[in-house]
Amino acid sequence: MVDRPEISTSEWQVMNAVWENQPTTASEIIKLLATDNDWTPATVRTFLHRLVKKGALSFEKDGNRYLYRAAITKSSTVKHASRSFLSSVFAGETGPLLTHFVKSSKLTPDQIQELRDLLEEKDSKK
Amino acid sequence: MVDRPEISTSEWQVMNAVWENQPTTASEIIKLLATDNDWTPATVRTFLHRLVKKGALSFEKDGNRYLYRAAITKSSTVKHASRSFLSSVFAGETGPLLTHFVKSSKLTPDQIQELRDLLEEKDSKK
DNA sequence: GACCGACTATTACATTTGTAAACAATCCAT
DNA sequence: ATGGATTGTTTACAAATGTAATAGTCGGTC
Repeated sequence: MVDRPEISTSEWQVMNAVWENQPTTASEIIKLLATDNDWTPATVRTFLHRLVKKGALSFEKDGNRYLYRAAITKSSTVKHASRSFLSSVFAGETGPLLTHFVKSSKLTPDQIQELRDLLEEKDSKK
Repeated sequence: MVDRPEISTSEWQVMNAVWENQPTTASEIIKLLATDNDWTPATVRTFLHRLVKKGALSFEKDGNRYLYRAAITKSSTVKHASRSFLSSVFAGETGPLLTHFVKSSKLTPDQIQELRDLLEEKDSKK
């Protein structure tokens, strides 16, 4: 995990499941992801294996199975992926990105308020 | 191009350059992208070729060369890529995505104002 | 009309990704 | 202790991606 590992879209699903349930087992992850995907157990195990090799997950033996844990934080990984996305799809311009997502999203009043507060704060200081 | 073609990150750079300059030629794109990348002309031509094959670009003969044009709109392509990104990295939740990008971005006062207006509008109607 | 140069088309090749089966190690129950 | 179930390891294989060299073609020049 020297260089930041690239996490593929399938792997993101696995990572998200691990982050929310760690420490967790392969069969737990398989169960969690079975609903949304058509992956066989073998496929999910491959992803887990690759993520370990990439240094994104670590594990610890627990009897005959593994307990998996994330080896990289969600926030740093999200940050990295977001930067890549921003740079390729929105040519690095956060403004258009935000406009796009605000326009295309349904937000709860609470979320709207939170964002407005954040923006106000940003506006005032500076 | 029946199914929406997946555009890779390298291809995004090419698409962005075409969208902003179409109709345009291979050598123009090569020149534009030479600054940011270490791609040889051959590499850029490969991307153009693949994008044509994917149905993302179209071309028209102009003497011994091609004039390239985008065959898919930027907005629909941005929309598609954004949906994928949102769904894998933010598990489909726009709120957290917006929070993330607002926090991590430098915005001009104008951009901040635009976003606040957008949010206000969204808040009122509904 | 032959040749050069620009441009496109074809071919190449390693790596990553998606998808999974086969094989091996291990644990539990009988 | 043994066999079946469970879990991890190795191998497989096609498609996509990054990166590029080479071969073929077309148009303009001498």
